[in-house]
Amino acid sequence: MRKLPAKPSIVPKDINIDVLEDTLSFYIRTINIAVSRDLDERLEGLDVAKGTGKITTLLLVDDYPGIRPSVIAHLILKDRSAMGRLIDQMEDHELIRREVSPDDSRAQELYITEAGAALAVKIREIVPEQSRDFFSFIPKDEQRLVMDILRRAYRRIVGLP
Amino acid sequence: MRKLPAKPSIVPKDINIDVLEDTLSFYIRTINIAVSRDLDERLEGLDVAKGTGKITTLLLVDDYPGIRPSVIAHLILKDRSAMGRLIDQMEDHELIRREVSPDDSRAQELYITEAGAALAVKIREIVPEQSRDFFSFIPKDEQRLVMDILRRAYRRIVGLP
DNA sequence: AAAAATAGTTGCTATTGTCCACCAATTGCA
DNA sequence: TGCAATTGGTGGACAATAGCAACTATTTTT
Repeated sequence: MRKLPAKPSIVPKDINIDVLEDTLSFYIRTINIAVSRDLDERLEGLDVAKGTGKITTLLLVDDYPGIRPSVIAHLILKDRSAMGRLIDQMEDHELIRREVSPDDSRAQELYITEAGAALAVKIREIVPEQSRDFFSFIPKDEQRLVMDILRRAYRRIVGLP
Repeated sequence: MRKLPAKPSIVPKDINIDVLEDTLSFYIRTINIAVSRDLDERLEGLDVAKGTGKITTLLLVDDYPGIRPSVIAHLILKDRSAMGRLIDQMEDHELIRREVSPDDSRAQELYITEAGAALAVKIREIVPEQSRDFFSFIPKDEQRLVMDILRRAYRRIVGLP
């Protein structure tokens, strides 16, 4: 674990961050940094740490055998080249494997490996737990509330119904 | 503006993202990508685009003349070296300027320049507006609700009261 | 007076993101 | 049918960031 406020207080007690105080994007952007760091620590050594996308990819491939890279790319907001490199990595780690689609030989189909499936099991435990822990000081009902709203935001962004 | 769902639908209509569906950190991390991109576009050419921290730094230096780099670093979750480089940039752009603190000659004090102050004026307009626009499909009251909760999260993370 | 802590700088490495051009396959259309 | 446009994926180049660790200089502690 990383200690967040290491010292009693490095910050003047009364600081005010101007208009950012009422700017949702500021909080999203800043909390993102903290939560991502914390997550990375929990995933240390797990082949799926660092950067967004590997976790989602792993779970999607596990749930939807034969899913296309470009579908995942869209859901994790990456372009095709970034997605390709991400798959390279995961293939190197033998978490997933590519096949050329029989339907459309431009396209690929992704499949989980044994190692990948095993990792997915762990991930399904660790990741939600990390989120719960990290935000544990927020009451459960408020967490749910925020999540319901942000879920709608996410689905809208990626064009899910 | 970047078109988000360029096509009618690249994604199968019924996809489900497994446990991430109920994982707050997933939404924070993913929405962060989208909102940050969108913000970058709005700030294009403004010396303060790309990456977290410049905006907060500019506003804080404007509001708290003489503020220390390490105080800001703490508030934007960067380490001192990252903060230093960020100040380098902003100094190159002549947005702020450093002085050695008379009290403690290890430390620095940051001051806004004219250009910096002018930019701060623009920023105070653009940034909150971008956030409102980006999340405009979320009803105002819900936005406020999420913000109040995330504000508490942020303050807790950085150790503000 | 020596040791420990603090503020900031510098260098290095690894990783990412972005952009662009490219190839192959498929689809649309005339 | 046949050509043009679109789509899925690859690869290269480049810039930007983050994360470390080591280092200097200056307080602060004891």
